[in-house]
Amino acid sequence: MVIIKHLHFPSNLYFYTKFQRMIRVRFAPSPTGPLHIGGVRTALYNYFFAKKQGGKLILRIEDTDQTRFVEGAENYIQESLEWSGIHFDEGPKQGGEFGPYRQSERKNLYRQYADQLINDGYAYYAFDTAEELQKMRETEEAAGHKFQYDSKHRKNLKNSLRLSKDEVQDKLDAGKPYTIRLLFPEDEEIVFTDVIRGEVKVHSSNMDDKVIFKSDGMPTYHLANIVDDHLMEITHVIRGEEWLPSAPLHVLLYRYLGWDAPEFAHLPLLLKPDGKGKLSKRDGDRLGFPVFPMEWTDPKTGEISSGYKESGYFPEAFVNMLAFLGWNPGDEREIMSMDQMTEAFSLDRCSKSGARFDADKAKWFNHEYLQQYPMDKLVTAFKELLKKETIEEVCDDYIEKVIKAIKDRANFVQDLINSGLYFFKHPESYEEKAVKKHWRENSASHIGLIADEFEKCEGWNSENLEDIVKTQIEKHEMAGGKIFNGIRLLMVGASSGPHLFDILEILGKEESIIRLRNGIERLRSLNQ
RNA sequence: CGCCCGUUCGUCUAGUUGGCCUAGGACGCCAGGUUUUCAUCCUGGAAAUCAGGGGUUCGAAUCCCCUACGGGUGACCA
Repeated sequence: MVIIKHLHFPSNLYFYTKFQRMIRVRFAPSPTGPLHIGGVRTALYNYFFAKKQGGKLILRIEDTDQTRFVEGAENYIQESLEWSGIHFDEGPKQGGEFGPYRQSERKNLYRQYADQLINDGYAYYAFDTAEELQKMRETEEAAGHKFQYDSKHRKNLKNSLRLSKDEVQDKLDAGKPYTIRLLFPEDEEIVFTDVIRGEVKVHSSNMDDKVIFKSDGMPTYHLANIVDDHLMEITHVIRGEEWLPSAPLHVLLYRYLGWDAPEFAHLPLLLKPDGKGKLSKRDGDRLGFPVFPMEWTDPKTGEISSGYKESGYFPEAFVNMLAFLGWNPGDEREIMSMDQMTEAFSLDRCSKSGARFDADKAKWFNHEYLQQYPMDKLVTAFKELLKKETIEEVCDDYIEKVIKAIKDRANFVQDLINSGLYFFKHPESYEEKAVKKHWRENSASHIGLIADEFEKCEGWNSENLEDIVKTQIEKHEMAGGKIFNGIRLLMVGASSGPHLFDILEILGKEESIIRLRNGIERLRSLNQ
């Protein structure tokens, strides 16, 4: 590849003719805050696309707007993507031969292309200040007209199209601030093909002369994006639908710069679960689900937004759920690994319409992953959480038994703790409702009788225990339901949990009998 | 308001080249069963006249047009 560059051959062209063009895609977030799950999904699709075709995935940080810089945002983005299992081949951290990968570090690269556009007559200097334009916009709108910096207005504004060469040079020499704007054609249908949507047409008269170079010496997104995509030899631009309206501008930029444009694919947006509009930061905490992959603390306000990671989602489940919002493999599989999804991925299986986020389905995905999760990892995670309950020194075998007994009704590891804490400590109290419903006058004596039988039990396992209890129920003509539920109450402290005799087996003989005896005492005093 | 994109059960969607669609699956919901608990499990059910209206065709969810609705965008933001 290096040799080819010396020969001034664009390497892509070389590969295109010789073999097949090397696929290169990029995810290009702006570090203005935490990465939204919609962004994660875009990164994910880029990842699938690249991996499927043996191509490269590039991370590029688009930080051309210095005023919107947010402390910690870039780091957050990198960590979130890493946690999600989306790995990049090139980027600020991993480097690469097309670097640097932060636009702020490429600053001096862009100006020459803006100059080239001016020299070729495709762009011009504009000396109007932001305030002047704002004022004009307001007065025009007040009069019921729309204001655009376009073919109608540009001849009356302060720019190099109207001003004489000398006037322009004077202003430049005087150091007057200016922007560089792209000169849009007056009457032309701009057409391009979107991989997902097909042919998209926009008439040039509906576009205005976009600023491509700002007065602060930085390019705007539009210029930087095109220059970098070209220099980095990006073959496919897969991004959110919010970019579709400016795609014609990008197409034009490629043409004016004399470059081949990459393929475009505009993904549909993630929508709010309720109401209108796209999913936003506020929706998450309002509706009780995270909008961000990881927890984020706003450096200015200190405001905390919850994350999937901290809410107990497995990254594999998170990514699986996200991938299915706008894509599916075409068969009836739903639980798929990163590799399986990569294998099945294709852009023409992406839907065109926005997907409403569904928190219930997200939980279901995690439930499914919890069932499959490697036991040793589950035990480790469980122990971590157990520490927070100030319970330590429990052997792994015991934890494993507990997890096996209760995981099928849990969505998160945290659920395992919430619904299984009684396996690690005596019930502190007995749920009032359950007591009322299941505890009778004679419960104490009947269950006491059963406890006596338990003492004699040799083979302490679920089946034997069930036999013992059933035998006693028959022998003494006890009310079966009350006995079962009564014992459960004394073991759990509530009327929930797995099969009763499995609970007894796990708890063990000694502990079970203690709970029975203690419980009987406590409930007796309660009844009086 | 202009421009662009979209529209199949409540939600995610299958359906891509018109016929096997009396529209399939999943989540959620409801009912029954099992478990003498339950947030599990099993079985079943309701749920989309394919946004509406016009065409084209022997035949349309699938093609065309119009309307409605939804979304995006309209910065010296990305």
